[in-house]
Parts: sequence; structure tokens; C-alpha cells
Amino acid sequence: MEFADAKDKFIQTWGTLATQWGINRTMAQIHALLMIATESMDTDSIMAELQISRGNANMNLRDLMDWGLAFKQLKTGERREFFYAEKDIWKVARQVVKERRRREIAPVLAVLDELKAIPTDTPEAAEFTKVIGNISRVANFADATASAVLRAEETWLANQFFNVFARQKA
Amino acid sequence: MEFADAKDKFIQTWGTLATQWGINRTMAQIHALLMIATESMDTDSIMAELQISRGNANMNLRDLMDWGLAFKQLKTGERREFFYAEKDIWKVARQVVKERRRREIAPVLAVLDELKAIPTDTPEAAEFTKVIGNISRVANFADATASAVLRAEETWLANQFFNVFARQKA
DNA sequence: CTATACTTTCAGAAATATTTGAAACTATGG
DNA sequence: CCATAGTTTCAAATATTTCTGAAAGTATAG
Repeated sequence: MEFADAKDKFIQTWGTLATQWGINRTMAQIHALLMIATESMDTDSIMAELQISRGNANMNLRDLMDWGLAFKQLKTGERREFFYAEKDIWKVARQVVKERRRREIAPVLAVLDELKAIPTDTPEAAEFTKVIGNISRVANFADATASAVLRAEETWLANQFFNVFARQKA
Repeated sequence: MEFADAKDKFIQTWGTLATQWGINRTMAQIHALLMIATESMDTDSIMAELQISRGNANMNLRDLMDWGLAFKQLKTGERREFFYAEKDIWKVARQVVKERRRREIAPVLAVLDELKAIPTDTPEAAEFTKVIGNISRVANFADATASAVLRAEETWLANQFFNVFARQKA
């Protein structure tokens, strides 16, 4: 396969995967493009490469920066803004987990807590409280685990993971 | 809060969460409804409860069954089909991971393997191969880990997790 | 201050995804 | 068989999300 084809296939694949996980296709494509770029890119290059409008490029670059997956670079003597992406895929994964936890999981946990508290005066309400209680316990545990892993950062768990994969290569 | 309100809020919340993760809203709502139901439900009850059409109910019930999250129950002397959901939230989570792995992750791993192999005759191609290689290694490790956890089922890791949370209650 | 280069915004257009509803299909009891 | 009760399918309608492009906004150099 040619480099150009491979690049295109990677960008498309990444975009498709993202769509299936509730992430905007273009956002993922820009991220993919920046991950494999050797240099940071300006808006016009991104627009040309992905065949998208300026508005679209701008909005999704902003979203990527909000997610902590891309960054602005200001070059001296250059008026344009350049963008580059985090290339360490572990950091990307951590960042995505962190953001989704904050934006989506935390609000759901709050709702569950509220719903656990209803009076259990009918069999239906009792079953409801039981199921919500189970979901809530598991969700809180999973959330706490995710949180601990995120905090660990450079420590035990991450190192264990990294070493397993590094040793395979060494 | 009244039971009816709590029930509705749970169904809506579950549906919204699902949407953010690339899962069809109605499918999640039916799942939520069945999770908190005391008895298995027939199509008409589900249609009435969620205010959806027969076609929609039928398609999403089929999808839930494909995902292994809902099941048909045939009652003797009844011509209608009844449906119920898996209520063990750990099993639900495992099932979702398993299915997404099969449907989405596995194909991506295959593409990555293909893309790793291009000739690295330019700096761009070299960088590309490097980035794809990193993603591929991490993805394969994560996939293997997920796979091991899924296989473990009733063994160590799952028990550790369960005990931590069970002990909190006991 | 003005011209230029670039960035941001957002209403309407386009693309996607979901839902409906009615027709076709299937199974069962008589 | 036929009538009935129920299930499935899918083309068209609807809803939702995303994208465009032009206008408005902002910063810099001269």
C-alpha cells in the first residue's frame, strides 16, 4: 500500500470508530491527521487535506482543544495559528476517560443518588430501588477505580501496563 | 419524588447516556424499562410505556437480543412473546464490552496491522509507521487485557472487584 | 487609523440516523 | 383450509446532527 492510501485509510478508520462511540467524525479525523503529522499544521492545510470548510475545521479544533487532545502553537513571525496533537496514545486514552467521566459519568451518578431515595411503598418501587442501588454501587466503584487509575498517572498500574508491553518489544 | 417520576427520569437518563456512547436511544430506554420491571413485558406494554411504534419496539428488542442484553420468554398458553432483561449490571457491562470488542475493536486492529506494513521511504511515512505502531501496540494490549478480564468471569480479577464493593456493604 | 491577515460565529443547507405505519408474513386453533 | 393473533419488514417521513459559507469579529503592521 502507498503512504497516501495508508494515511487516508487511517483517517477514515479513526473517523468511523469515533462515530460508533458518540464522537464527531470530523473531530476524530482532524485528530488522526495531527497524530501522524510530522509538523504542526495550520487551519488551511487541515481544510485542504480533509476537504472540509473553515467553520467546520475551526469548531472541531476548538473541541479537540477542549478535550485536551490538541494544542495551539504560535510560531514567532507567523500570524497564523498552528495545531498539533498529543501523540502518546496512553495520554490520549487517559484524557478521553477523564473528560467523559467529568462530562457524562458524574452527572449520571448524581441522578442515580437522587433516584435511590424514593419511598419503596409498592413492589414496583422496591424493585426499582433495588436495581438503581445495584447500578449505583457498581457505577460508583467503577468510577472510583477509573479515578484512581487516572490519579496514579506515572505510578504503579500505568507502569505495570507499560512494562508488560515494553518487555514484549525489548 | 414519586415512583412514576423516578422511573421516567431513569429511563430518560439511561437513554441520554447511551446516545453519548453511540447507542440508540430507544434501545437503551427499552433496556432501562425492562431492567426495572418486576415481570417480563410484552411488545404492547413496551410500546404504550415508551410511546413508540410497533416497528421501532420490535427492531430495538431484536437489537437488544443480538447484544445479549434482553431475552424472549415464551409463556405457556400465551401466544404473545414476553421480554426481560439481564439485571446483573456486571453482566451487562461485560456483555457490552464483549460485543463492542467483537464488532468494533477487532476490525480496527486488523486495519492497524495492515497499515503498519507500508514502506518507510519518506520522513512522513516513517512518522506514520511509528504512530500506527504505538497505537497498535497499546490497542492490542488493551484488547488482550479486556479479553482476559472477560474470560476470567468468576475468577480473580472479577472477585477482587466484587469483594471490594461487597465488603463496603457488609 | 486603516488595511490586511487571520479567526470565530451561526443561520440555513445537507447529511445521517431514527421512527413510523401499513403491508407482508407466520403460527396457532378450530 | 380459514380466521385470528401476533410478529417482522421496510419505504417514506421525521428528527437529529453535522457542515457550509459568508458575515462579523479581532489582532497586527504600517
